[in-house]
Amino acid sequence: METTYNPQSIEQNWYKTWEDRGYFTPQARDNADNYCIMIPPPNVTGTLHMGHAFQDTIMDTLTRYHRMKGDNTLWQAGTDHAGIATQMVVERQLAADGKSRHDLGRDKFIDKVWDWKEQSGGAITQQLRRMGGSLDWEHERFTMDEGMSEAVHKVFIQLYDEGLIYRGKRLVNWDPVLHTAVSDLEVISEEESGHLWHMRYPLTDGSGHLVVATTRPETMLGDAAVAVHPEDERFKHLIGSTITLPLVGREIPVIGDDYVDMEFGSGCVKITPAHDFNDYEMGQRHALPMHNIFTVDARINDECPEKYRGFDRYEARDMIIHDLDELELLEKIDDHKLMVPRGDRSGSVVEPYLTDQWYVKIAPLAEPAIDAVKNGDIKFVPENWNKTYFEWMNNIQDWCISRQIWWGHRIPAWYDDNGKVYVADSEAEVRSKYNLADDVSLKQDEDVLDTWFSSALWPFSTLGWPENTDRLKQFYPTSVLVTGFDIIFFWVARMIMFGLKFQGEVPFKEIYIHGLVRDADGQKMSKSKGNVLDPIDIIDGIDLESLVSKRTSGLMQPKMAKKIEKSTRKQFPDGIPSFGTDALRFTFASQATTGRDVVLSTERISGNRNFCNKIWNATRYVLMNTENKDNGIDNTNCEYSLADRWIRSRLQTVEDNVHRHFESYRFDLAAQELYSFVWEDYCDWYLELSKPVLLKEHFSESEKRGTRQTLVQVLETILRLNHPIMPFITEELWQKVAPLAGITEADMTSETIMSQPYPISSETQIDKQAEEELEWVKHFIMGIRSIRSESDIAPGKPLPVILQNANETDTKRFNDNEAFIMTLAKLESVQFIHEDEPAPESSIALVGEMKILIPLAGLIDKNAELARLSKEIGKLEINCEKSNAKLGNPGFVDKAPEAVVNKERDRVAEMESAIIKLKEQLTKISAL
RNA sequence: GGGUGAUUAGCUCAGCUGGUAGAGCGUCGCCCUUACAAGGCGAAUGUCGGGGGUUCGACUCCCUCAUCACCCA
Repeated sequence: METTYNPQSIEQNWYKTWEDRGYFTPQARDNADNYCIMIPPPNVTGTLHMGHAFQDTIMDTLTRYHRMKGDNTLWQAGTDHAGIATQMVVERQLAADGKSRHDLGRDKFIDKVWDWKEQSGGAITQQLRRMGGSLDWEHERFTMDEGMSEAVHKVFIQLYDEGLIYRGKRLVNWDPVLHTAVSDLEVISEEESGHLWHMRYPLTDGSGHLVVATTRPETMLGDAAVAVHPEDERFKHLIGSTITLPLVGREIPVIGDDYVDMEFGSGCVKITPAHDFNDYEMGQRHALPMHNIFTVDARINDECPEKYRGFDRYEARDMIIHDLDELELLEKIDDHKLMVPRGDRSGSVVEPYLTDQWYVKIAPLAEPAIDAVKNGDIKFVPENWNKTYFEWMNNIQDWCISRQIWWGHRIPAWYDDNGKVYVADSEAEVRSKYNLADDVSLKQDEDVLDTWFSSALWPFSTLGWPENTDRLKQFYPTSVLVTGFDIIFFWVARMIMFGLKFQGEVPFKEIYIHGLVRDADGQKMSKSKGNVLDPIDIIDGIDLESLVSKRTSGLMQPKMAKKIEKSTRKQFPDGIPSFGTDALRFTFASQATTGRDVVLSTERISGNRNFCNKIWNATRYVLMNTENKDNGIDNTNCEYSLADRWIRSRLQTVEDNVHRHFESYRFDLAAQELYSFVWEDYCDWYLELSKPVLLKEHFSESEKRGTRQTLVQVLETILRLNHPIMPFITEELWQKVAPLAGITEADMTSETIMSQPYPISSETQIDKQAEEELEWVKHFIMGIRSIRSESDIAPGKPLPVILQNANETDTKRFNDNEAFIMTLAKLESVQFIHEDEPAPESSIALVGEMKILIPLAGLIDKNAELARLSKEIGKLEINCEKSNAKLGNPGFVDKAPEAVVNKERDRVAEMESAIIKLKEQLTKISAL
């Protein structure tokens, strides 16, 4: 074996082996539980980001854990067609050749998208493999593949037939760049600086004017009314009169509506029902006409005064402001912060726009979905997220599912020449379903469905629905959904609604919500901020120049490049070294707390890479001592030392704890448990304790055998325990260790650690006495190490030691464990003396009542020792005082549980005894 | 404006149903001791955001204030 761990040389080979041998396919054991996780389908043409990597680590850890536990385990693989995002990419490619999708036409364009999918679609699944994800690739699905399309049609048609899908003319969020409606959730509103324009609207009767304030003056072309608060003393007498709209000449009413905020602006609001959601509502209430003023590009349309036609909304704004000013109708302009809605894909300002769209009537679907969480059929982990869920579900709006793009599931609806709509699977189906003659001309709806519509079916469509497949029967409902809180609304809620509707059962029993990955400064990672990290670059490493060019290429705002370059050079002056997948995964696991943020730093990953190296080298040590030796794997003729019994006993506790933590999704606690057990208990203590047994001649062959067996068996168990989090290194090492630990059957399960049983604790291995005794040994050793270090005695120098006031137990424990203590504390000699026997001037450590004395003679500075003692006494006295004060409080003694009071008393007794001994020592030494 | 969450060691975070505060990284000593310098041994560090309350006892429960973050309008 190499002396240092090198992830590069092991990871990819193992993955290939696993996949080639079909280990990711669910086992078909009878009597076993089924366990299934659906991967949240990533964008097929996208690449893996840190959020994916984090989420995939969690899913793979759960998957591997359950697979090892013996469940029939499926992690369903698949990708999403990401309608708008993918179409945009391909359109951008076309634009580079000076073409638009319309130049190609729908069919040719879609072919192009499929080409692009073929070309780039493998990237993300390859990256998932690099992460070690044990997904069932043999059954990989894509939201646009045939079966999935069938599922989408079936759902659409059924919902339509039941009246739960309808077509309506409504105000939608319109993306004027993409020429499509987008859902509320795809619109990001952020505060931006703008202005508040105060405009004078003259009353038709010439009696004066009203001042209206607006952030979007160009919409005045579509005004249908001016509203005031009905209680507003300033204006209420004007309700019912009319205004002549400047520049347009239209006469519009002044209406009263208590929606108007009297305090805001001038107290008068212009109402544009066709271009504002609130105004739309008000328009409905007052039966106002809708004046649409825009084209699909958000240019002024032909309904408006000729002067402005064809101009962009912002050009028109300037013109209108200018013209109003000329007419002295502009009262004032204030600076104003306002929320600007932008499409999350195009970044353009979204317009409320009146169009025909398809909607899902959501209320009847939402109700059972709310109940499912209320009654516990679905549990959020952490539980608090159900509040967010309820909050949204109780205020849910109908879902606009049509998109005016080409890439996606085309809506299975046809229109006749009169615009009457028919919904069925195909044109032929339409004709037979609706008894239409062959000569009725039909035209299919041009729109496609929101990508989330097909994603909402993911938990059952991937399993073969609408066919009633064995897989569907076996794995639906799935076990857990692992996802980020940012898509509870987009996806989670919709899966629940559609799952309940079409399967009659919840799609998953638990929803584990994880945090969002942030950079080392706690900033959200984004391409535009230039702080993204590619998980693969952390695994393989990347030099600074490549990282800089990666971060600064293809930016939406090229001017950011300089800033990004600077901060990147500062943060990663030497680039990023290769840490390997296992270290990255372990880091993610240890960061998977109940919090909302996961702050990632390379220091932390580096620490966990070191942890891998630790396991690697511990294995080297074990192999050096057990290869080609009789390790007692047949369990005969083994004698176990205290250390053997201790580490085995500790192992049982660790096994229980890790199970508990995995079951409760506390990957951080599981990782910590494993980390400290491996590093502290096994490596720092147990391996050191094994050395005297293996190296010293006076230990019998059966004692050596017992230790060799323990070394290798505990290590083998450690590897299995860690495998769900760190699949590669554990497999690599397990292959070497397992045969020595007695795992030799030539059956399938011995070929890979993946299908070995996950360790379970055994009552018979728990040995509380051994744990207690080893604690004593550790205290003994640590006492001496501490003196050594604080007195600047070289670690290698053997020390003579005197033990005073040892009781029977102390004496026996020392005698039984002499070899451990002599070796680990590096002692030269040990001498027992009675309490009243004279001892040379010494430095002192206490183990219970027993004093460990190290003679000062030439080794230890008297003053240093005095300082050390005073410090120690001072600490004890403070604590002792606190405890005494507690015991002096009658309320405490009377009311606290007896065990707590006794514990406090014991503590005081112990501290007082220690203080007395240390003070004696202090006077003794200072007298010298 | 409504909702959710956070505030604990220099940094990033744990701390379960209330009983003397923990980890990783970093810092400071001493050591290349025969698995590992990506290491060993030892050490330091916190009026647990402020204020109030409940309790014998509060990081933990309740109220309130402050600051920050996110979501929704």
